[in-house]
Amino acid sequence: MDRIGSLLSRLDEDQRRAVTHGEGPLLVVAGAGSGKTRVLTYRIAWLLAAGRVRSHQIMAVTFTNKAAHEMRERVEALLGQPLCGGFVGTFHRFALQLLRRHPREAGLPERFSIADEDEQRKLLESVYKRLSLSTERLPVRQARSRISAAKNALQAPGAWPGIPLLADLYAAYEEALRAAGAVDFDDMLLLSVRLLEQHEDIRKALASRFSWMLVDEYQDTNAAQAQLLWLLGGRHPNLTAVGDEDQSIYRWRGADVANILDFRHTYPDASEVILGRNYRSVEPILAAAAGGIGCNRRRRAKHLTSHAGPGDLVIVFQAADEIDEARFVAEGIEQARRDGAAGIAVLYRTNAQSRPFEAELVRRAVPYRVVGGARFWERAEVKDALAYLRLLANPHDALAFRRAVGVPSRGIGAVALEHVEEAALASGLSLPAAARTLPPTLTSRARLSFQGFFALLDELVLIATQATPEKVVRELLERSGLAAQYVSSDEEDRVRRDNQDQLVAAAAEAAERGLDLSGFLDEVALLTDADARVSPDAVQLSTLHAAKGLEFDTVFLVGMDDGLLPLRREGSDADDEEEERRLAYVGMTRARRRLHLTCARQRRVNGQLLGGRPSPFLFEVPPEALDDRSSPLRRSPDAEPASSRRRAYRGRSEPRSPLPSPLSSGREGDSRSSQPGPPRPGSASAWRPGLKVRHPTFGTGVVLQVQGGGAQTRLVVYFDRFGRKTLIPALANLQPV
DNA sequence: GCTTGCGGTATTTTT
DNA sequence: TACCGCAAGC
Repeated sequence: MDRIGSLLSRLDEDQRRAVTHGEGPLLVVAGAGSGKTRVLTYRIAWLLAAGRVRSHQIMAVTFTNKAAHEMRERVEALLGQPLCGGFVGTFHRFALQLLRRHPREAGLPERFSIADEDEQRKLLESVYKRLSLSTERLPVRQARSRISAAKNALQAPGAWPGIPLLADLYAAYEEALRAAGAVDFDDMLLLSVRLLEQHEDIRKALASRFSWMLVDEYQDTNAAQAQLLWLLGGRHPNLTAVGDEDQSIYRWRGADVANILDFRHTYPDASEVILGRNYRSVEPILAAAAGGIGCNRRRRAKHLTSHAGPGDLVIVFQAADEIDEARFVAEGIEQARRDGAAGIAVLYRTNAQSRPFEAELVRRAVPYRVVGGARFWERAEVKDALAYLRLLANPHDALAFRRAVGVPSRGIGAVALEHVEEAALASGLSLPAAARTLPPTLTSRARLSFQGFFALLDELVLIATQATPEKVVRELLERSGLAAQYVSSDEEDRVRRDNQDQLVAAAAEAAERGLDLSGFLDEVALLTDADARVSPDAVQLSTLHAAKGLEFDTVFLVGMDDGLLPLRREGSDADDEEEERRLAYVGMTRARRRLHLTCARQRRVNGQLLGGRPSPFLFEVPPEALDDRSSPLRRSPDAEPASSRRRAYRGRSEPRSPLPSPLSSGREGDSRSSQPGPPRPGSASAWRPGLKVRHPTFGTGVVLQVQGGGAQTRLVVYFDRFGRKTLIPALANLQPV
């Protein structure tokens, strides 16, 4: 009882209410910095300590492996003992375990592999070819994400409303995927749902086993995940869902805010606790964040009160360009380091934005870490080796076979593989099995190559049965010739060798934890870069997405340019804009003590010059929370006077509706209408991709690209009726619409 | 049949 | 700016 008492004494009133909730569904709406993780971990600890629940009954689900590890650690620390039985992990891990346990019932082979995104694309490409479809109507990438979205929404190929092309693609892709002996990422959830729907015995067994479910980041659940929970818990589940619709940033991956907004509709007897005290950010930061997110409409009207005390204003800075921005940020970082800030982060919308900051930090010898930059598990040399491993674990893995057989190059090319493919189709064998039969259509050279390859594989299989995983990987690298590919002393090869060594180490480490080969591979497939450990004194460079759930003393939210932070591409709609605003909100609320918001007057994005207008989100921040540091000294020569820029921030926000309520919907209109008048010919910054324009001859169109700057600016415009044209706005009479 | 070089195109976010 | 696909040489 002492333990319980001391647990509860560390909580505020609302937190305590959530933690000590009894049976039945509970929704905890946890605003940023309100102690969400604390509630979740304390609740688990409380349920166990109070003797209400046994640990093997608990299923705690998070979105990242890292969050899962943390949760487990924290609960164990609270309890003072390890958490046994039960499940703590991601949705995908849960689903994969389920499928591994019941492959036949899920309609899968005993051993199946997991296709990554690359492989999905390759598979789709082959499907395109087989159906003799052109990628012009639908690029492969798009098709992939449409299919992914369908799966996350639990739609079967046949159920596709009225788009035969996609439905065919989807169906053929499924066929190819299964023929390759693989499932993709989305299948884990989809097939698990189907499995539970079709096998009542399995569903019942699971449901009674995991009778206490806790879900973190509930706002990011998609239809498949929600359905999974529903199947396990039924109408009156002991389900604790914790989330915040304001931090829902995975719509593009199928996440549906409706899951959290309509929670009480799904579970009518659900209790609801709103955690409204923010313990993280000082007042101006919270005010800035609240001002922005208040403009969203799809949310509960709620507000966070600051319990972190007063603090410095939010610093705003408009740089001349991205180099200048990086310089400003680096100076700020050095200052923060001198001040002893615990945790500094630079957050941006897209990965590509990290470069200038890296360059500047390298120059100043400031240690930093890029999250999600060069992803270890996506490196070619790592994937090559993994392909071999996959073949050892699953000899019928067609995708791994395709990859492995070609590296290092053995004289087996597209043609030879095509012959094998035909043989496989004719015989019903898997691709690797068909290759083993050495189809007569192969040239004798190819035949020899295949023989050599399979001899190698057999050797390795033999080793795998007797040696440690570490040894297997090492032998594999040596005997296959993968290691020999990178022997030179240049940096590139050195890095690749290094990565291969790291893979050996990873295998050894997995073995220590008792994982076998296929367990290791599963883990690798589920692993992401976000799971890497954080070194505390290094500055963290990260996308906004990857920063969710973290906090830092000092945060630089950079690239707040119109079109970049509300990232706008063709087809972006109002819901997308709201999601972008949530991203900005997530970024701002990562900061404990100091927040900096920066934008640039011009910016090179992919070698192209972009934009020039500050993000509309900057104008949504209450001016009294801001401290504009844009210095006249830093301005490029053609910049407007500082005073007018200052007015741009302060003045622009004045005509805002005084209503603080989310109902003041004039907002979007506001940000649009606050655009400056027609772009002047020659002012590069006024033109940006996505801008709708009218030309006296070509009619209306949309700007695709902005090239060059000043009077040399050229625009690539796509006209509705005339297609793609390159124009010089200084000469062409082009008007924004 | 494989490697090399060129030109065109494209990038949001990730379990 | 970086990658990929495609075409021509070996």
